[in-house]
Amino acid sequence: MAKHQPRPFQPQDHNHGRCVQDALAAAQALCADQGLRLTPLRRRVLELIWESHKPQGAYDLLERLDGEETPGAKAPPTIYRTLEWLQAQGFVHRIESLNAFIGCPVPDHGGAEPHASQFFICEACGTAAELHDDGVAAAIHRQAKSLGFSVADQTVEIKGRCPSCREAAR
Amino acid sequence: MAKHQPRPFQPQDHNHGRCVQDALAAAQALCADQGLRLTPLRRRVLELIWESHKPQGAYDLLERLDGEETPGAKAPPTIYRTLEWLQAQGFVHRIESLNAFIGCPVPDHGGAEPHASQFFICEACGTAAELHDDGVAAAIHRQAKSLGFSVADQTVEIKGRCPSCREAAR
DNA sequence: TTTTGAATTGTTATATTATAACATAACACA
DNA sequence: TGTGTTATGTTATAATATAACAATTCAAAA
Repeated sequence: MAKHQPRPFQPQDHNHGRCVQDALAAAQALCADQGLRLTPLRRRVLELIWESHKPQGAYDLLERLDGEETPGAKAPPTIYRTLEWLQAQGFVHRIESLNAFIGCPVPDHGGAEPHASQFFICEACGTAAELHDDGVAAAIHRQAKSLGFSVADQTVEIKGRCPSCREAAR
Repeated sequence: MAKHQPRPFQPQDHNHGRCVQDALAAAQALCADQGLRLTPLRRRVLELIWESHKPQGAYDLLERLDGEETPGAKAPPTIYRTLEWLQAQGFVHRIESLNAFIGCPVPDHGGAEPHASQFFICEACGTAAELHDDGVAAAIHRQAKSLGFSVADQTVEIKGRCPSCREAAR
């Protein structure tokens, strides 16, 4: 079966159900494969994150989680722990400059190690796109090498205007 | 007069007084030049930031500021406002992934517009180095262009081990 | 099947980071 | 010397995140 190809900055009217479906299916498959437990809570939080392509704050997610599902009001540790686990599996990423979280369209990208991503974030509509450009990563590694610095983790977050918002602004 | 050339990841025993002196002199010169007010508070905070090459948290700075100088205990807005101004002038940068602030060695780098920096941050000793590599910036712009995305601001923060700490680990 | 140890989730409290709103003081220039 | 602007002080609170311990659920051994 042909895989749905996630593309950055899709039109607003794209079939978003497809994005969600694919993300959940990928997570489910990966967990089954590796004996990880995608519990109802974890699944639900992943679903909430995927309700849009905009990074979501932990407390926003918590609020949406609360009042639904199981009875009690959820407390912050619930959401932070769940996000931590989702990040560890590579299902979501944290956007440092926004204190927010977004779903990863390619959780299985580079095997077990976290992949080097670049995030392009529209300041107008809030949408973020994850890219994996070898050129950027290579330029960074080149610099690191010349410094004698060994890279463990890259944070690359670019703010600006997405194509739709640029168009809308004209 | 030959300008002191700030270099990334200098040995621990470098003449750090020189770094501080240069940073303060540059700030002073820039302010004089542009009619900006480098008040005692602003000057002092810049000095505190430059006490090391490690990014500092706002509350750490506040605590150090407090108990010295003018009588009263300082409150958070004092430090945040001051940092905001220092950032606006390009005298300090914020490290998003650490919620911390570091002095800029080249505040006048690119005229008025903020320059595109890359930060290399040692997870062992906390030291951070600011670089300005056209290769990295170019790779990012290349990607942006292919997306139709217009870049307003770049956050590039690389975590890993600095040369000294790698050496020490052997 | 029952036990048992580990993983997950719940709960309470608190730490850390940051800003809003308004009062006072200092300064710059008419 | 006044007068508007910029800077700083102060109080309160918002927003983000974690520590510590209790209760529950789960899976696999006994």
